[in-house]
Amino acid sequence: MADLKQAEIAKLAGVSQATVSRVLKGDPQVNAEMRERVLAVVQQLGYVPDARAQSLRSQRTRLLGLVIHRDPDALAGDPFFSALIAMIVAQAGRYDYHLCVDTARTARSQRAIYEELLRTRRVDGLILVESETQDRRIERLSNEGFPFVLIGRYEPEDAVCTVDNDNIGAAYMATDYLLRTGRRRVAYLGGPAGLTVTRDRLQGYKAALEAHGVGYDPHRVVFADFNARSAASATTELLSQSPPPDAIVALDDMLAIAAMRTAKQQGCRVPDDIAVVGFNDSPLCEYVEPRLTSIAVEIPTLARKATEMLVGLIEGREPSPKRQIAPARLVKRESA
Amino acid sequence: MADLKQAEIAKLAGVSQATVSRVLKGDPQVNAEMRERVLAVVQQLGYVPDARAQSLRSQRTRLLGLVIHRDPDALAGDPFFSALIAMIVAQAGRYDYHLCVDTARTARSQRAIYEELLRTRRVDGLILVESETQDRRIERLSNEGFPFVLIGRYEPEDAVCTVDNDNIGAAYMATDYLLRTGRRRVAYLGGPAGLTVTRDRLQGYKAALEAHGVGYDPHRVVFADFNARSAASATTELLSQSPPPDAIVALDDMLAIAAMRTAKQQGCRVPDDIAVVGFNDSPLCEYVEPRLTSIAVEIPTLARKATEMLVGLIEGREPSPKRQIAPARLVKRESA
DNA sequence: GGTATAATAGAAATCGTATTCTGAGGGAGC
DNA sequence: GCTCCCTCAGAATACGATTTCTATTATACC
Repeated sequence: MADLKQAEIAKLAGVSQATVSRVLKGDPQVNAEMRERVLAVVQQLGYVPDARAQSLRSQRTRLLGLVIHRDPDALAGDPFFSALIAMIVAQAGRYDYHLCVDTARTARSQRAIYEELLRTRRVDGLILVESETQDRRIERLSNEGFPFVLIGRYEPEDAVCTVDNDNIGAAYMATDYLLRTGRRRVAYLGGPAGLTVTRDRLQGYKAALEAHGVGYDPHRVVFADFNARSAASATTELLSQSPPPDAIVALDDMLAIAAMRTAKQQGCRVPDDIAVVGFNDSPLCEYVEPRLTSIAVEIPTLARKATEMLVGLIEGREPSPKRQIAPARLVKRESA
Repeated sequence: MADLKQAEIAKLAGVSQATVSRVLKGDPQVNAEMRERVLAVVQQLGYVPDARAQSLRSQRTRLLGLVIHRDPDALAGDPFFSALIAMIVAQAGRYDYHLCVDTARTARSQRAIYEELLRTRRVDGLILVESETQDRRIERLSNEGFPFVLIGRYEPEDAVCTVDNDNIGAAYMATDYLLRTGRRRVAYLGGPAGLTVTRDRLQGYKAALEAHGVGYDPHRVVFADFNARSAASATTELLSQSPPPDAIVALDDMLAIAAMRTAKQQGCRVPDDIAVVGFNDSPLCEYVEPRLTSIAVEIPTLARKATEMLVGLIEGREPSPKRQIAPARLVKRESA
């Protein structure tokens, strides 16, 4: 019942162990009658091959590593990551891979967690999220030829395989939509100023203003940390201007919700007095009042492309465009 | 530079391969001088043992499996899971284990994903989340003696190892708080009726009603799926009663937020006309208007206990209490 | 001095599967 | 009738580490 090996199946079926292996691998070189005989025994005993032995022999673990470069505490509670993880798991499954998740907690990140996973051959390839723009370890991985894909942007652009949201395009889309619908004083509520995503979206925001011939006013741009208090004070700062903005493009849904909340507390009606657009199209958007208009960043697409690319790399295919972009899409609801 | 094995280290250090292995395992039976010599070579070449070979030989992968029994789509965007995953990863790391995450997506759950992970020996043990109360597969795992821990409750209670939130106590706490603060018509907004967590919290809710001498009214109990529409219609059902409830205990923060939104749309003020309490104390609570009062469930504790227990099982220690409970705590904000 | 006992390191077996190598048997072709 | 080729399955090896077994040397004790 437990602990079967091919050798035992072989004995019971009256064939050699090699034949059992061949049958299970679907080797066409094996006679139909033998195949039947082996499969019958396999079926009956519920034999399943040992993944550890397969890994050693084939030099493949069929395991992908997902390394999230953020403290567990900061990661906790962020709906973006559960979506990303869920989608990558689902995608990896399509190629018969499993997913090993790790976070670069400080203690071990010093010891190069990448190495721990890859050099030990524990995983076949890595997906890295939220790494910093210039990361020594990434160069290293790249030099050693390990298969890995970055989620997020990296420079120079063709140095490594990356999959990214179209952040510039997405912010352009949000801003453009607000301007088209008659808003004139559109503000930008960013995340921490150092993040690539904050800067990319700011760029899209500016581009849309310019395309509409609206002057860029640096006072309409503020930055906040990822917590409610910081978001509220940044929003207050925006609202205290005169004239106050009549629309806000926020870096993510959490910030957008915080902004709506602050605006309403200060007597502004959403969307009548001020329109708000978020990012991520998280489930949350449907739950708040008014329902939040948001830019959907297609996490499934992100996950699919990253997984596809990584599996390709592992199996020796050089991806044609090393940089893939997941499109964004405006989901109109009630807040704008 | 790449692809080293012990044999090569051995040759360079002028010792046998067995000695290299012994040095790396910290075997005290090896002479200090040899140790030095081997370690020097290892250090210099940056040798790291192959985890696949170790797995096969030692019959241990040092990998824990986390199986979440929910569709990827439903899981996506739920902040509870990113927190849980992050914490388990962190805990597993303390014991030198890695974490393999899987979801029981329908297609494969039929094919018994548990088996795919355990019978193939891909992981050393499993943590199962949100399994249903009576799960055939769990009995099976139990009978075959596989190491696994359930997050959530299971009956009979001493049949399998479980770690659970104190769901009964938590719901009691929420309901008791509402009754103490003068609410009389407290309703319960559950998740899917089949889930253990839905039923446990219902039990705590009833117990609190009874303790306060308030009659249990089945009309005040409704169930919803984990999406905004279902939550809204369940809430509407509650509000349409006469007299309508003056408080709602919701199964999680998302449902609570949906309930608040629906109530406000129908002209009820929160918390004046109706109080709302959620579960999970997700970051979200701070962002909504009014800020959501919620029961915090100590995810880190849950993760720590589950991991501890599972690693114990794997290493052959029978856990003394098979059922562990993580305490809950009421976080008062503005909604109740 | 001879035997018993450690201490230590090398040789060899092992984990379970995949694959190469080898050989047996059976047509096909001349 | 012989060779050649082809099909197919068993034997043997490899994957890279761990561990048992074995052999060597040194020490101790009588």
